[in-house]
Amino acid sequence: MARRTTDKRTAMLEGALVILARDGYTRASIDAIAAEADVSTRTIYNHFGDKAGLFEAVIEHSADRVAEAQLAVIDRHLWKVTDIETDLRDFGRAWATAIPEYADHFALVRQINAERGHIPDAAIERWQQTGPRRVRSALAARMKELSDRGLLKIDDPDLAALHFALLVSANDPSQPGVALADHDLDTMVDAGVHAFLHGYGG
Amino acid sequence: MARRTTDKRTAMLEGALVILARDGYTRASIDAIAAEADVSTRTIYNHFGDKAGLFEAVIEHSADRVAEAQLAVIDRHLWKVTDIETDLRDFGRAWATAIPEYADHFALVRQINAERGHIPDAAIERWQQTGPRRVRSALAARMKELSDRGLLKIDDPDLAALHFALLVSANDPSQPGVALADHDLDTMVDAGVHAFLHGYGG
DNA sequence: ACCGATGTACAACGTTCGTTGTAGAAATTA
DNA sequence: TAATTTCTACAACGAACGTTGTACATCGGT
Repeated sequence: MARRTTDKRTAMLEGALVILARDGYTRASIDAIAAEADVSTRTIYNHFGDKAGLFEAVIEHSADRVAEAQLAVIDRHLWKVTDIETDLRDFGRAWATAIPEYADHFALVRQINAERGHIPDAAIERWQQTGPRRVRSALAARMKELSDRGLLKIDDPDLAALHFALLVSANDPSQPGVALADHDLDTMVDAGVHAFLHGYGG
Repeated sequence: MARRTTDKRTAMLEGALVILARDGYTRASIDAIAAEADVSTRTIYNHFGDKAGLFEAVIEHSADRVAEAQLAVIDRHLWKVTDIETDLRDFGRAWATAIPEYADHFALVRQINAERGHIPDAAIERWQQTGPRRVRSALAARMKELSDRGLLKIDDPDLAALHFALLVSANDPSQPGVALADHDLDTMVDAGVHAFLHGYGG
């Protein structure tokens, strides 16, 4: 594949991500996406066939991108854990910081969750596999390690991974996708980690 | 207001909820909504002005409906708590059971979260106030009571309420809006309540 | 039984949008 | 430089949709 071809392709995928994340599948027009990507509409059709094909390609591309970043955060912070509380806090902060960093992606995820009934099952499955499921499995594996070493007490590692992710990014759901100030983010993560480790038992 | 008027109005609100929850704002056509509600399209415009007005009315109507149900669950289960673990489990099951019961509503919420940038702030604010915020406040107040009585140990009741709600309905996010079998739901709630009370500390 | 309000059927309008065909420009490769 | 692939500009289409006006039917209250 020539240099120009791949350049145009990523330009389309990234431009489409911006527009699709903001406007959703139905509202986003091919013209708007072409303008954002600085590309002719014809080129989009030549590359992706139709609008649905473009949507699916964008989903997979963005999911892969973000999954790699999250896997890197997992590897960097949970590779060598000594003090469970501080290390989990650091990991939680890195984890929660990455979310607003990929605001477009998570806006796209909200679009996917709204559009689910109108997206082919195969595409959903492909997305889950390259994105969320892969990340959650990796996190669960680390959780299991920590449990085996006696630093945590976990029955179901996959569920524990889900619980952790929920707790450390449990910001006010009235404003999803809005970045918190550093201080608020730290407070949220600290509270999440504390609840994860110690719960609210009296 | 005459009987016929209110009948037609609720028919429109409920029919619109079904279509909007399934198709989203842009994809849902007035014709489809009118057909679902067994009403002429003209009547919709006479009642709600335009499509946006209908959408906002549906949001508020559905949010109010579900909030009342959730408040009832809170009152019924957290009025008299003796054994914190069993009572929280019962409450969690009732809470999690109510969610698939109002599947349409929560599908609509997913649509709202996707459409947020295209909905007037005033409408979002109205929705948050009559729905989620009201429920979360009530739950937080109960949590604070339990904490004051020594049955829980809570610093931030509002955050604790959010954590509880997240944990007891933390089913596999790969299939949002899909009802779990009773057994799986119980397992999920039990694990959530356990994490809420005791955490995963080693 | 009558009257006013409310609902319906229908046609029409302007707009937006996905998609395709085509002819020519631009860049890549040989 | 020549050949081939890739991209662009542009026009055109058919379909779907929100919205409005209007004339007629229908129902609730008196």
